Amino acid sequence: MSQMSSSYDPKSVEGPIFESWTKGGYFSAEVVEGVRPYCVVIPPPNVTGSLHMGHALNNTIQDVVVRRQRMTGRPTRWVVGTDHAGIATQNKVEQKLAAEGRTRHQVGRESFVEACWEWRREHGSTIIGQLKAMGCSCDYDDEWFTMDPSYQAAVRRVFVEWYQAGLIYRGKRIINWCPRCSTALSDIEVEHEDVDSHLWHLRYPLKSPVAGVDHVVVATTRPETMLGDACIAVHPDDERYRALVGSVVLLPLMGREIPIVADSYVDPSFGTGAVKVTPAHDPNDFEIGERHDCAKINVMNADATISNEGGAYAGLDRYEARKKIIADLDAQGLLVKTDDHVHSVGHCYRCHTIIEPWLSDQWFVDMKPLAQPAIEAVRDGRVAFHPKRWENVYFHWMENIRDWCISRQLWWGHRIPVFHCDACGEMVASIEDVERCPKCGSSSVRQDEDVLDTWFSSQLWPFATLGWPEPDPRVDYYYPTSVLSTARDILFLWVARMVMSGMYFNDGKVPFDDVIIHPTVFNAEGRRMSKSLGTGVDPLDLMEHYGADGMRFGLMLQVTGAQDLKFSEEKLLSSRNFANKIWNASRFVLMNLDDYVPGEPVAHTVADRWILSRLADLSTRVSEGLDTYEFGEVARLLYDFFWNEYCDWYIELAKGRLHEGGEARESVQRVLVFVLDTALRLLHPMMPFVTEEIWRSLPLSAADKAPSLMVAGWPDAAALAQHADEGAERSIGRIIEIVTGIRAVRSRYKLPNKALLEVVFKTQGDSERQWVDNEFGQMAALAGVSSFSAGVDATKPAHSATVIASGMEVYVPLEGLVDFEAEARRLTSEAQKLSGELDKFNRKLSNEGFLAKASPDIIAKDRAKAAEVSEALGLVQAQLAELA
RNA sequence: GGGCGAUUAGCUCAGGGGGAGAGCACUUCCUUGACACGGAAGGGGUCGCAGGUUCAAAUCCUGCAUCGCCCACCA
Repeated sequence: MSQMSSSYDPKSVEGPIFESWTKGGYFSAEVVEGVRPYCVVIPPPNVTGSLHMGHALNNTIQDVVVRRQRMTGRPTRWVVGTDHAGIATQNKVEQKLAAEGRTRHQVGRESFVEACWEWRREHGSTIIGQLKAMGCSCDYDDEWFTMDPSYQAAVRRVFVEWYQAGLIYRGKRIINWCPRCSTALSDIEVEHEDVDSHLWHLRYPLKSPVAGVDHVVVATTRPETMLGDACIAVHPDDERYRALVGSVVLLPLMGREIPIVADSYVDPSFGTGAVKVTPAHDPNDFEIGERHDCAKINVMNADATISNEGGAYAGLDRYEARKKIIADLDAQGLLVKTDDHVHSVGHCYRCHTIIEPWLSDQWFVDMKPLAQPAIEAVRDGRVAFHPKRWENVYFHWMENIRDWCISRQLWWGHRIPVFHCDACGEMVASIEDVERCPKCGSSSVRQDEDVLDTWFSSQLWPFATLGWPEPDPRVDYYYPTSVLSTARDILFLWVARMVMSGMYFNDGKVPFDDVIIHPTVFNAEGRRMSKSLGTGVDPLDLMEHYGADGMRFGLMLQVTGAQDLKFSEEKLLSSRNFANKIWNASRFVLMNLDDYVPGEPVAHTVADRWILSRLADLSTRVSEGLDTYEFGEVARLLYDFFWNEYCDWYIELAKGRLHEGGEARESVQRVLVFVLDTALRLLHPMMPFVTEEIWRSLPLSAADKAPSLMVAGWPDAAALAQHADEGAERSIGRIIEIVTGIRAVRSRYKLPNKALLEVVFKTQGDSERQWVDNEFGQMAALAGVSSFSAGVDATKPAHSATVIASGMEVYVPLEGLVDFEAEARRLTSEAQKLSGELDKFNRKLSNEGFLAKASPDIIAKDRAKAAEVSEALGLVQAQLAELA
């Protein structure tokens, strides 16, 4: 705290503090033999990305757990880096070229890839800088990129091993094709959306009538695919069509003869019960086509225009072709009807273009054998999801897993390490580039043109970033990593695949013990935050307004077990104010330490015992809350303790003892410093900057000191537990009740703040009188009380208001200012409230079922409460009688 | 078609079988030597609806409604 300004200024603090962390080398960890490390790998943001709210939330969560673990003294490492993001990056670079009026095909593959690297060099570290601004304590000296040479080696190793194990194969299949990105996509990269469309009923004439029937009507949502129809399918048991099976239909517009086949896939209740089958353009039709040995006629080009197989429609865009085909069929009287129909249409997750199911040669991973051990790992708890319910989502997907299409027709990415021999047709997967065919020796060998799905490389992140497959001691030391925190939308794309590949390549060891699925951040209207829709909030702006700590703490306050988070900026405002509160409370403590000598805190007063007891409780609950990833709960605990207990009560009462000097001053200084020190440690993971800045100014004994709060010790809850003190908590609770009651009188009767009060306690026994004498005196100033007396036989002074707290009457003389009617009204409403409560208790306590079945301690508690309420009611009624 | 989540104060949300909570907003008072990004005192809720279990339900169970997600090869 170099300057003692009365408000915390994040901008002047964050830069220098971060720099000092970097200089101190606290972000890196050393291998310490025999000590289990803590390791987290960051979900690598896309190189094309800049920080959005999801990142802000996710990386705050990771930094909180990482900083906490680092403070416990474990070697702690947070691996950072970026993802090459195949499609996203390629799109960016293509856009750049387009602005210059060029296409990637014009510049060629080699130059295009070079342009991608160039793009990464220019923009790739933007997001890393933003993580630093947030205060994230990643190991920035060891930054990874999924296209690093060593990472490429890992990818090739994985591909080749899986290929050789028969888990990777090539096949001609219906895949999801994005005509704009011009690449295949995996099933989970397709986003389905309901679209208002039509179900067109088309009449297909029979070549020759059968049993008086001369046509069959089919229903379709994609009429343009009819150009590639290979047969008509009906259900074998469908009486309507039984006679037609085996006969031939003349495909309209194309004039092709196609058969009617029977296949049990067909649902007789849908549409007309007759399905046009287009094996090259629909996965189900593909299967039917296989069963009936039909031709697979591909009527579409890669850009979704109609191919040369499409006769007169060749060259038309798919939707123009649709219109024209409908019109032409209508003109020929073959359009029977057009029904409105809502159906689900797949869109590209990168560019939102409608995808086309398309027949092409692609590479696949056989997932079932990989999924089985990964299911078991979650089943038996080796990998635990938080919240637990996500396990079911994981199981459902894993148990129904389908093969993964991993080839992409892009240029930016890991090129598939398979070499084709043009001479003999041999195909070989190899870690090293292949110059000559190992089979025939020919040199006419070329590498496969396709690159791998970006997620193929991302799935290796937890071990490729530790140096695998090279023999690297870090793999043995840091793998498995400790926790993975991520958004739910990449549970399948990334998390599940990391478990599968991680186990496969690390002797069955899972890649992480815990998975945190954090809530998705939505805006105030409950809409997804999106830059393009302008519905987002920029974390950089938020840090500008609230400081990095304010943003972080404000986010932590909002993290609960829910699956959505409607972002509330007010929480950030509270958090900024909280940082300021911490700053000023600390400033107050430091201002009163000029004569301070560090030393152990010793509780001298009940207040000391109380705050230490509360601190012990806080410490336990914060550690437990972080262990179970209950960030919202932890943030609230810290906020309540620091503001409502330490500031509002302990510091306020400390003021008197500080002024008193001598031993009183020394003892309260010790406790003030000790509690502040511990609280700052507990707060540090969530608010690293402000806590570090203050902590460095604290005069601590050599044993407690460290070069940085980042590497200072995490409070030991077990050691602090010795301060637990129920008696002190009860006692201070009572005092708070009394002080608050007296303040309420002051407020109600508009007594000037400066008016010092002389109050009288009517106690119920000598021990209570003694308690008032001993304890209340220390806190009298908080109520503006200058003097007080207490006694069993105390009498109420004339013109005084009465406070009833904890079964005691406290009389506050008002010098004739009492508005008796107001006081009577107040007492009347108080009496009503109390008698209502009393009724409830009495009903409960006279219920035989309750007395027979409720646990004894509940009954005892309720009896005590009832007695208390009854007593208070009696006192209030006595007051009322007096006023009447 | 399956599954999941949400429904509590004006707003954002905690809580979770035994006297309804926080932050913000609101009302009144207070620039007192830590802090007006502050202090003090207040007002405000039949905890979505209907059943059920229980001595006791905002809390557990069942159904329903509304909103939102996810999965699924209904042409």
